[in-house]
Amino acid sequence: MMTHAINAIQFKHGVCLQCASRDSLLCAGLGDELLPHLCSRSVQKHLKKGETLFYEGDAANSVFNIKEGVMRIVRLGEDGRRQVLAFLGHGDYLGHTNKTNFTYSAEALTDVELCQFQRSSIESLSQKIPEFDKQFYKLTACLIDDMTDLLFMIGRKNALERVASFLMGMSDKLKKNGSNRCDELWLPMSRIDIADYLGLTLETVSRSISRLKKDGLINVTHAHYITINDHEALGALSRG
Amino acid sequence: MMTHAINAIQFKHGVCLQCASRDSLLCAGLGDELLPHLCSRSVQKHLKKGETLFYEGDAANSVFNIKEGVMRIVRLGEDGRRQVLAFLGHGDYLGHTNKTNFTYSAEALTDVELCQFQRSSIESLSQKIPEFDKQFYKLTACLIDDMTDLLFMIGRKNALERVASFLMGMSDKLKKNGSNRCDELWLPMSRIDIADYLGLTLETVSRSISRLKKDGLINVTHAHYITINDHEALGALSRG
DNA sequence: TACGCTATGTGACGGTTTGTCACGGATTAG
DNA sequence: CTAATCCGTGACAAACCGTCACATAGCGTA
Repeated sequence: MMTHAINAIQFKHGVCLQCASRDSLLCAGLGDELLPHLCSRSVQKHLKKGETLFYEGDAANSVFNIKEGVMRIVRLGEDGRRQVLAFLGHGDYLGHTNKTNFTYSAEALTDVELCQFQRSSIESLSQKIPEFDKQFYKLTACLIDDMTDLLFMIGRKNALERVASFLMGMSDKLKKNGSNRCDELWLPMSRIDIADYLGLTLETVSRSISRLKKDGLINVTHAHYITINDHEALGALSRG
Repeated sequence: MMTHAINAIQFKHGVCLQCASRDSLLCAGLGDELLPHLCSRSVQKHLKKGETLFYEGDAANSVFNIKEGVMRIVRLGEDGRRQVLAFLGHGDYLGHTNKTNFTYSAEALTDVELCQFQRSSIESLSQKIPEFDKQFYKLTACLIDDMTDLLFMIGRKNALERVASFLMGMSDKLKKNGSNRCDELWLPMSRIDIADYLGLTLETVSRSISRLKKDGLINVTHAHYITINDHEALGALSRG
């Protein structure tokens, strides 16, 4: 019985040691010897493309680390208005809220791998893992920084600038994750998703992309594959 | 020398014990016996109305607890576009970022009292104060919740709904702070500030307020003092 | 491979909602 | 008391985006 339990933890520990996200998320900065503390509190989850992790209104008892894949975070208005709050992927943290129920849903745009933690265990993990604090500070701070950018974008930029900002944001994310091909973008989300993220309609998004293509700032090899030709100019446009 | 230092801490501890924000912010949930750990790491700050706590671009080495007064958090675009990211007051937490420099400025709309902490000490405070985790989780979560609401508002609501949401938000804040007169609002910010918060112009804000008054949802006793007559209806309008 | 469905690009058009400009009155600060 | 700032409101327009429509491309499935 006892050995069984220990083996289980060791197995999970092995999973964590070899995890593609070993150096990001909550586990980053933890020495290998501390990793079991986190592992033993996590549940590995797998979502198929299109599946929903949780719905708006569900009890908010868990938080998640996204290891692989892309998720769409959505809030719906009573009359059907829809706002995509974020696209989250490798290295992102999801579910942090003070409310008892989620005010948004989380859906998989691709197959997704994630770690699930009980909220209660996260709230007190630093006591067992001293190094945890810093990483937790960083993750929440990144979230807040991203939302700050998005607020400024939606509040004060026009359609073309918003689309440019969106593309730059996708590029920045690649760079952050260490890619050296940060101008070759894969957009797993639909035009409607992009529109609802930027506070526009899909037609306006489509036209803005066409406009950027016509002006030579980007190439559209495929609706979901875009390359940035002029990183500088796109950045300048995105800043207004 | 030694006694001097101890007295200083004891004095500060006294300040913290009697603080109006003793039951909110980072100190909430801490027993009186743990309070000195926080106190010894904090610097009390006082700002006069109109003063700036920090500017966009300043080194982000501190975070702040706002004990009293109201602050305006602002991001400026290169061409002068302005987005107010938040109005913060009693019980709010300010300065949480992963960047090395602030991407917004913080200005006092009224006289303000706050506690300043070194970011580095916050990042590792749980190791000394176990109860700190939960409170920190809560503060960052509230921030994220508020920004989520604001995103939905700016992305998907029209002018009248935004102004209604803004007023409801001010009312909710009063309620959260335990006021039983949560329909009597004091708005220390100017119409331009409100406009830049909601992604509108001041004229549109002014007209929306007049419209709400005409429709009997609110009373405007003074430009900066508004009472909500029909809490239900205003809430419904704010939700779309 | 063929079929059907969904997603995307694009045109034309409209119009609603805001922004812009202007000015008088109110409020505040010094 | 005075100047400066803030606020409310009217008239106007017009930009910018949304709506509607349809053709095409892409994708999944059988």
